[in-house]
Amino acid sequence: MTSRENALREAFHGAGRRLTAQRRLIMEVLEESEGHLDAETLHDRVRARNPGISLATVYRTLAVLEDMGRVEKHSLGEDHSHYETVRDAPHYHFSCLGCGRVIEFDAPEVARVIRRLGEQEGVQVTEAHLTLSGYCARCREVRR
Amino acid sequence: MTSRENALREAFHGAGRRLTAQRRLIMEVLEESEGHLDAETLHDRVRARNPGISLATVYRTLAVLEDMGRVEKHSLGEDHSHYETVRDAPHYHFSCLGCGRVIEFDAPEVARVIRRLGEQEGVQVTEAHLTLSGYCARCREVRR
DNA sequence: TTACCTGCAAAGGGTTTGCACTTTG
DNA sequence: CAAAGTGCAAACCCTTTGCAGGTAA
Repeated sequence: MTSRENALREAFHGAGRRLTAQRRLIMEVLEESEGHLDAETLHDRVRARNPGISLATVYRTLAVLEDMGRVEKHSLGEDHSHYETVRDAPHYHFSCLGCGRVIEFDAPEVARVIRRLGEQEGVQVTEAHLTLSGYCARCREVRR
Repeated sequence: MTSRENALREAFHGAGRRLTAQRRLIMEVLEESEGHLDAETLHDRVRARNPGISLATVYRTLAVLEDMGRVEKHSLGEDHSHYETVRDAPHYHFSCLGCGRVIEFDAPEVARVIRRLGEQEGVQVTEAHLTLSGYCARCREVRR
């Protein structure tokens, strides 16, 4: 048993949950992938290695992981959600309306906005999404 | 016929569409409301004045208005969308996870982020959503 | 052993659509 | 009058859930 797996087990156990083969695999695929998977794509990739896993389990696991703070759910303007593992630096998304490509970027300015909102309105911000959309360089070219 | 209504008619006509009683009313209610209506709430308010209007027409009209650039659709983290008329200043949203209250705010910093992304990645941004969530002053109190 | 977890299939909830009828321009 | 719009109900799609059978701890 790798220490990596042990840490994962601890994380689940600490949250009063169990580490199952399905959950381990889902977490693995999520971490390998470059973020922004939707549930169906994730399900497909997971099934490629373990055909038995159901879409329901994928959704349930995503909910658990979100609850544990290990996964974030994003609404990128489509009719379904995208998921990605939580990393250190907060980051945001641009999605191309032409080809669907997603570009990640950081924006330290957002922290300032959050601070100001807290001061002015007394709110406590727990989540921040900055989602831009438009056309990537390639698609701008095509549209011309 | 007011000049206001005339302008609305022009707007529809210019887009190759017709101004109907339903569309006029839906637009009216949207403009009177303080933004962020979901389709069902909008439908309710519209039906209060014209009971015959269907939810399908509300959705179809919202799509048309969005297409005309007069309405924006927002994903505020819930399982359904919210709509509001487009106003001059761009603005963003904080929504309270406790009570659902939505606070609007401006954030000039976003323009800078967009400019930078354009320079660095060559993208053209056509839409920007900054959506914060957390707890408003009142709900923070309760949770303590 | 016993909670917890899974797969399956069915149900949910928001949104869209086919169709016959009505209305706008 | 032709094209566009509407109401209704059914269809859709993503997501959630009830249940009976597994499985981690």
